[in-house]
Amino acid sequence: MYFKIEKKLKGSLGRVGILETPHGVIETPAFVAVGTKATVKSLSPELVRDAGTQVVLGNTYHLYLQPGDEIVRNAGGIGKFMNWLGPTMTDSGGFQVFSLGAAYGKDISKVTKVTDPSLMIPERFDDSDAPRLAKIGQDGVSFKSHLDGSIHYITPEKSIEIQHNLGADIIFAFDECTSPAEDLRYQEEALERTHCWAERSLKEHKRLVQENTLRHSHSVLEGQDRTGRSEDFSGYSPALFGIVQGGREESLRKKSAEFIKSLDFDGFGIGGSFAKEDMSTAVKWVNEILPEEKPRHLLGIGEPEDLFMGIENGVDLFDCVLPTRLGRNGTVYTKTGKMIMTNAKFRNDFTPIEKDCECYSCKHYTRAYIAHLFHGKEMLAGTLASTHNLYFIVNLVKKIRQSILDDNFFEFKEESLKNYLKNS
RNA sequence: GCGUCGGUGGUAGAGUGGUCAAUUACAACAGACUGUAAAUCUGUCGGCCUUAGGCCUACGAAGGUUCGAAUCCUUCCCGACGCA
Repeated sequence: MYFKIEKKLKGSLGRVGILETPHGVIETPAFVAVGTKATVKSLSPELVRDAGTQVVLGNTYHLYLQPGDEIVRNAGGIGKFMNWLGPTMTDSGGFQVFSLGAAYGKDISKVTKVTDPSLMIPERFDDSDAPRLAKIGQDGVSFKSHLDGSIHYITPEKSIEIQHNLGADIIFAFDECTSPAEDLRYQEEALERTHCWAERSLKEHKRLVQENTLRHSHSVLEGQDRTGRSEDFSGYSPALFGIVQGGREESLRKKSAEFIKSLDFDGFGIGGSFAKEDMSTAVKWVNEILPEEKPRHLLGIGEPEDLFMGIENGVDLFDCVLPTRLGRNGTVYTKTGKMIMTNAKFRNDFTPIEKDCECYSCKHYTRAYIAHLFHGKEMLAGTLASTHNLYFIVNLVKKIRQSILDDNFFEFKEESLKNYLKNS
């Protein structure tokens, strides 16, 4: 992997860059489509590509459980398996420590609504019996499969091994995404663990890369790969991103950025569950510390206003489930805010979702038709809405990128957000 | 014509003397969703008053029994089935 900054955004941490991977170039900042189970839900790779997507992110935990990372490896890696020819990434399963752990069955999400974090009562004192599918142990995390109840113990080494089998171009260190409801003492403890896991992830990664390199030189000497696998993994050497955590606490965020920076990662992820208004400060604290020449990925974030914020604060990559989840659930993005397609007013509206939108859905279908599909619970509904949403977000990031190149980022930001947020 | 069973809110369908403005499902309407346990979830869903609560109109129609009726009785109307 090779990363180059092409232009910086004056007066901020923002930049435009090029990220080269074995499967192609990513022009950054870029929005990464989430394809957890080696599929961007409801979309064919052609639709994903035509939406302008440059890179797809799969998930270690999900693919390990089903179909199993060995199968993905035998298929020739996640990209080949799912017929996505471009760059790929995999998340480490660290987010599932949160979503299946502290957040399981609770009203806590990636971005919390609570304005005053002091109102968030640390729950760990009275909910020790609360059901969780993920429990943190000494060495790693035990997951109870939501598919069949079986128990799986994921360590940093295991996560990296799985990710090497999945074969993406960029992989992530195993981390613990903490709940914002945890107290400071726990945040410190969790951060220590994430840092320790970062070192172990890196160590295992280097070991596997070395192993692959050795195998590669052997197979070159012998003329061919004799493993019988459909794809030759020898020489496979993905980029590994370390993940910065630290919650909303400035000292912890900075400490984490300093520590992760000190390790030999190829790039960085910024993780955590935030209160919305804490996000920009946290990102800024971190990116002021992280080395400029390496790419940064803001994990799981992707509302339009977040994208402007992140890019201005030096984020190069974003991924988020919202375009596809909102789409499947009937909400679409527009320049003037979100629209719920099942609303009665669209039943007889024969205009496209957005009249000047160039996406496949807007070029061929009306609001009335898409509303009809949703009311009729037809599969195409989610596909058409997701197609539009992915196009909308991917292209928003592309336009932001262009605005930096054109020296009008701040004008573009102000104009866009004024229109987007005016109805909310 | 006789007999049997049945007619409940937009629909289907519970309830069979008070705890019933009426379980539930669907539909309808509105909302939520940020490294995907998610094609999911939540709320409203007779009318009126500002929520707690209160008032009114309601279980085919009209009478009646009862302190009290969607629930019991009578007649009528409608439907299904059986026998003529």
